Amino acid sequence: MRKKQSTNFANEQFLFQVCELNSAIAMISGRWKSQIVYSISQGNHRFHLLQQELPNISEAVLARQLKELENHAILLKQEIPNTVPVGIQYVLTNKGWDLVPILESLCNWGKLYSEGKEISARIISEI
Amino acid sequence: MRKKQSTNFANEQFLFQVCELNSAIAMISGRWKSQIVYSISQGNHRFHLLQQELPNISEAVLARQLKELENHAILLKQEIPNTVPVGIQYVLTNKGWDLVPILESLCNWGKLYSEGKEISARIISEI
DNA sequence: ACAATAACTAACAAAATTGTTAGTCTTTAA
DNA sequence: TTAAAGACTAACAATTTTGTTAGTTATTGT
Repeated sequence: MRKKQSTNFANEQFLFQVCELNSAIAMISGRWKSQIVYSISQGNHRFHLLQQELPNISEAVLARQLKELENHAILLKQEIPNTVPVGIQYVLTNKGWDLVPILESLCNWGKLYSEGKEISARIISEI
Repeated sequence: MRKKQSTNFANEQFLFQVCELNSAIAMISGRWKSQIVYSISQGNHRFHLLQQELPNISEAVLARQLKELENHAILLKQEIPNTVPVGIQYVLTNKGWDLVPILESLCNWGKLYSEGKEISARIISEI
């Protein structure tokens, strides 16, 4: 449970109010989260399909991350009509879909420099 | 200190190997990190200027986040020539600069939906 | 001589996140 | 009737991250 009187919480709130960038990053920065979003965008809508894609995740952890993504309206849970027992699927909202190209650009950024693109900086002499 | 034999560590490594997306997010997802990068990109190159921008951060925490960003080659530390005592400045590398527009798009994504853009999802009936 | 500024570091404590274990419920297949 | 699949939940433990406290070093202003 989050302690609302902690410095940690207060600092998080401060950053959220400085810029939406910070809340955006908070929404996607949990372990497994962005990979779950990407995997759903690729068509893995069912709980057990996500488990197959992420073989090291436990059911409890997957359920928790899905719920947090749902709380942030990045995805939602739907019952699949006319299924017995009722099937559940996870689909991205428009908010979730809008995130996908941003995740792709982050991925490309990471790839570029892990593949050895040269890293340097200008020397700035003036204060 | 990181425990290399933990499940937590193993899962992180697994995700890093699945896609660079996950390592990219790990690099920017610490508290204060993306705000520090943005603030440096706006010209706040000095330790004390960053402290002014982030009045709730402690010196120890700022130093730690800067060191982690430096370890990921997003920024680097430079001595300012001909200063007594020697001045230190933090500058973004090209890798860091490439991140800035991505952070901006994350920021816009967050803003759009916090300002009330409608959130919805298609109903997918087929498995 | 003394305090102040700039830029840190190490050790520790508090809090948050992640992972584990042991359950639940419903339905279908053997 | 018993087991298995699918989709969970709650409580707890392990680990990691964040924040706190108390230092350091070098130089300048008073």
